[in-house]
Amino acid sequence: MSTSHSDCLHCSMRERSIFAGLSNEDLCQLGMDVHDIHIRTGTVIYHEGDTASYAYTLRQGGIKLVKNLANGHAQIVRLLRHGDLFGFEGLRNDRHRHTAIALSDTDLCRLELHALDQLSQRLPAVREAIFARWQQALQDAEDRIVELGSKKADARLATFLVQWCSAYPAQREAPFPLTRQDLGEFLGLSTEHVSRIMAEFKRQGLLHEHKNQLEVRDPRKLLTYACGEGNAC
Amino acid sequence: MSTSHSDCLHCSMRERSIFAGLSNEDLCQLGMDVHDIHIRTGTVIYHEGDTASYAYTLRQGGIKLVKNLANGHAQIVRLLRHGDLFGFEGLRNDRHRHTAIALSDTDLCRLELHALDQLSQRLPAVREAIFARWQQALQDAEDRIVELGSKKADARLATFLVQWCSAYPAQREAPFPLTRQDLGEFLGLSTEHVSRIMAEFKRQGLLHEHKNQLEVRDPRKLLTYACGEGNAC
DNA sequence: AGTCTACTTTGATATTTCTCAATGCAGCCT
DNA sequence: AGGCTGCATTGAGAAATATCAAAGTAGACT
Repeated sequence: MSTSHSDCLHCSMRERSIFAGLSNEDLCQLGMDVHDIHIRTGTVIYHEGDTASYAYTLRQGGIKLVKNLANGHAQIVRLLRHGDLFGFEGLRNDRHRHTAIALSDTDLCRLELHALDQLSQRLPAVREAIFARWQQALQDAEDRIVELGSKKADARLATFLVQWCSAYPAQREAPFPLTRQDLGEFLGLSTEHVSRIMAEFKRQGLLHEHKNQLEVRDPRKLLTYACGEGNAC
Repeated sequence: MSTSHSDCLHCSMRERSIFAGLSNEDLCQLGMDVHDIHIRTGTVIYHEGDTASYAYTLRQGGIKLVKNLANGHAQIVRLLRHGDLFGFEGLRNDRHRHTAIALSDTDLCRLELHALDQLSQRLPAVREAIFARWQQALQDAEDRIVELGSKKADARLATFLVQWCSAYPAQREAPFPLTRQDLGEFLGLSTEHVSRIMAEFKRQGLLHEHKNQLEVRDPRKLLTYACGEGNAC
């Protein structure tokens, strides 16, 4: 893991981050240490239960937020993408609620939590930005409850793949960072079952995989899988 | 459905609501119409997709927030209890994300959304209270993702029953408002399967049911069901 | 090239869960 | 009492999913 002080003024994420809309002046006066962090695939950023001292913005790469159960199972609670804020568990929460693990080589931006807290009190724009992200996170979580609670394995997987690939449109460069096991832990399925369904999708020509590149060939048909016969969802 | 103007100053929910901590003066100047509403079991308060004009505080009774799928299934996204805020879908969201249905005869307090919005800008205490509720909702949603994604039917049901009954400690007066179908739609199971597991729990003496009264007889043993052999969770 | 290692695939079987159909039960109405 | 209605239960069989075990594959390292 390598670390260096960040130059927020020229950050490529600036307008996607929670500091979007701030003036250069405000940005210079953030009053906190902001660090760039580069980590490798598999690195654990923090553990569930750890005291939370930092929040992070995902600049490049992928992160999974995982909860481990007493029964040995692991559940991926959230997958993060470019621009997402994480590690910020709420105003009064001082412990991380998940374990955060890099899915690929990843660049982060690290913010001090207590400074961020003060900042959000001082600058309404920052507060609103954080609030908006929480709102989105809640909405996503509720959508996932619906997926897990009322769809079958193939439908869940189909929905996920279509959403994934529409979020990362046609970028051949980015290899698919999730293992079959990751997919299983995200969708509540066994690794083997995921593998079988993927194979079936490939057999039907809905999906193509080469090296680490995953390509959705027929999003429309995949979606009918996801929602029953011919329904939009 | 009956409606009347509310007397916030003497509201029994005052200190549990998002207006907790406000002075009498502030409370008088809310600057919005606040209505008490009484509704009967099964009443739909709003539909998914409706334009959101009001938020509600649940004062007495029970509410389920439901999403309906194209495939015919319904998923209960959230169960609300005494003191919960709902119908407030976020700062910029103008449509309800769920259908809200009364599980029993219920008293609500209805707030105008745009006024609430302004209020939260003016009064930090209100804003923080709303934020805190969102935070809790997100945490609950994530816990449910874990339940749905990595536990078996009997474990999910056991966890739910223990939590339910610890939230409503030993009040014989309140009948259990959920049908087997509700339980199924909440836990992602078929009605029949819920029924069978409940029967098994009763057979083992973990649970007792008489008329509408549901009693958890052995929370500890029920929890070992929920988490595998002897584990806390 | 050879060997490791981690990930994936496949098959066989066991378990879990759903579906369908029938019946039971209790409250409510007349 | 009789009948109606909505919910709960039970059983039997089918479908979905997990588990266990064995091979297959590809990349990383020497």
